[in-house]
Amino acid sequence: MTTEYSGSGDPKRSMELLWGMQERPRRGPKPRLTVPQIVRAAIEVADAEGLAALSMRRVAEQLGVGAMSLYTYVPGKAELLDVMLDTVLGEQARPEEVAGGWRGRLERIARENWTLYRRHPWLLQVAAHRPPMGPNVMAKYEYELRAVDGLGLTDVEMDSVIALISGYVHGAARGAVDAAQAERQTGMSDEQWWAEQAPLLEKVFDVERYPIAARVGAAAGEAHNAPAAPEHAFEFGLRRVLDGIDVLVSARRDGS
Amino acid sequence: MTTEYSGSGDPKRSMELLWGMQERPRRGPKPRLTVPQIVRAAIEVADAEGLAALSMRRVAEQLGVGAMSLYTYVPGKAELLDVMLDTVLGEQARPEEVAGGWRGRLERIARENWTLYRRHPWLLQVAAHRPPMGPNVMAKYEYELRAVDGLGLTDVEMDSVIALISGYVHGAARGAVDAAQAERQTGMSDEQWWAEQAPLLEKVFDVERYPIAARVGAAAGEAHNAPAAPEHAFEFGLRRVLDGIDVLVSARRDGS
DNA sequence: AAACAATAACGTACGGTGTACGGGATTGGG
DNA sequence: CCCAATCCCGTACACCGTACGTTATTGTTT
Repeated sequence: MTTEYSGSGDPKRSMELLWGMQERPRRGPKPRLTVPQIVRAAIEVADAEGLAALSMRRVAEQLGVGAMSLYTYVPGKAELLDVMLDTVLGEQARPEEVAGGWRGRLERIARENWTLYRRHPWLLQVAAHRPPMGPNVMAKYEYELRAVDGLGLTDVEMDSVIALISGYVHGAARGAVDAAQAERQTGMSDEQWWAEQAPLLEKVFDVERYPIAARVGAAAGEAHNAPAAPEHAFEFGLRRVLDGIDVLVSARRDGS
Repeated sequence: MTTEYSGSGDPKRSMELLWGMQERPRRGPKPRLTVPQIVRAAIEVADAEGLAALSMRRVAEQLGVGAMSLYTYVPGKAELLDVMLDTVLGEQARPEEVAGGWRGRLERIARENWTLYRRHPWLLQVAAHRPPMGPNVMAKYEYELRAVDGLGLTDVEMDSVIALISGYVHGAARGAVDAAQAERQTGMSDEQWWAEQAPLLEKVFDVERYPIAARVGAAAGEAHNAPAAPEHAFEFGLRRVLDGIDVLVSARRDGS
């Protein structure tokens, strides 16, 4: 059980934080902390213990201050999450030259997003709609659009293709992260878990009623025990999605 | 801000609930409630007010009983969610005959899942890995596999294709639901929201630095204002994904 | 140097969460 | 009739985000 936040606190306050629009006050005691420090601590907590464990008290503890001190620097938890989001997007590499044309570029983008979700699983739980328009959110959007510019797609199609890739990676990463968290939380591998379920399942599972599920489930279950199973699933789906985009791009290239 | 649950409480207790393995007790006062009643009330609350608002106290209130009374029927909130999940899957139509071959069947599955997510947005927030093996979860898996059986795919490929479709629909639905919730919570349409952001954005947005984002963002923003924008995005992506699967199926049919 | 204004730090408190525990009310069986 | 079994649920605990108000610290002004 974890907590989710739809990002986006007060947009005005978030923007001020994201673009550093605060002049250093002239009077009063020296600040003991900085916003980036708090954001870094919060990201550490979320990475290590999940979004559910990310509380203001926990972040404050991490920094050795009282919980309420954080409110001196940050309007609230929602705005903190906005800045966390933009900050981790800043970690992504965005190389200008990638081999393999548009397909190579989209592949690269997908992989970069994949590793980002693996590194910061809590990203899967913060809503992506109307994101805080921080510098890194913008840079990311521009970079991804550049991958499909000049292919003969309409502007709306370009946006749709990017959304498709992002959506696919999001879904695939969610599967992988869910699997990893289930394993960590229960302390059981999938194999062990299914073995434990077997006696219960046998009581209710009717092989004649679910013949394909029985056959495929067994095969898939075995495949999922492989160490790199989520990566394989990701690669499989990515190939299909890119093939599908290829059909569109080729059509736009040949015909109108 | 909403709360997420990784489903899956104690699997043994969940299975007992899902398959009705409790013999009616002979002594004691007549139960005022039933498990299906509680589940229905919980689904109503989650549908109407979101997963964040789904609390045991809230469900109890809905039913006109004390909060702790629910624990007579259900071991805890996690198990309740397991049953909620299986229950809503039971609402899905699963017609045997669908026109259009495997592609028609997959399309149908995707649309059915899409409407399910739209009807019960909280489904997007409950983890899908190691789901409670209720009757409807099983029926759904069997049904979806049947759509791609006998196409020359390996068992693992069949599972991967189903996972790809499900993952895609999940991502697309998430986008649509996020958009709808943002609109409902803020009371502002996307258009109004962007209009409100404009003065802030102009201060920091450098058109020369983000030329493509400026152009495409404007076009996409306009398209997103259309009433059925999320459906269009869903249809666009679905076509690409199915095209990609087509490439695989055709290869398996011709070659090996 | 002293006084003042502004800022930082943070203790306390409120209403919310899931649920452990235990007591009171109700019912059927012996 | 009595008692065991069962339902109902009030109270309590440890968490959460954060409003509010007090105290400590600092730079500027007198």
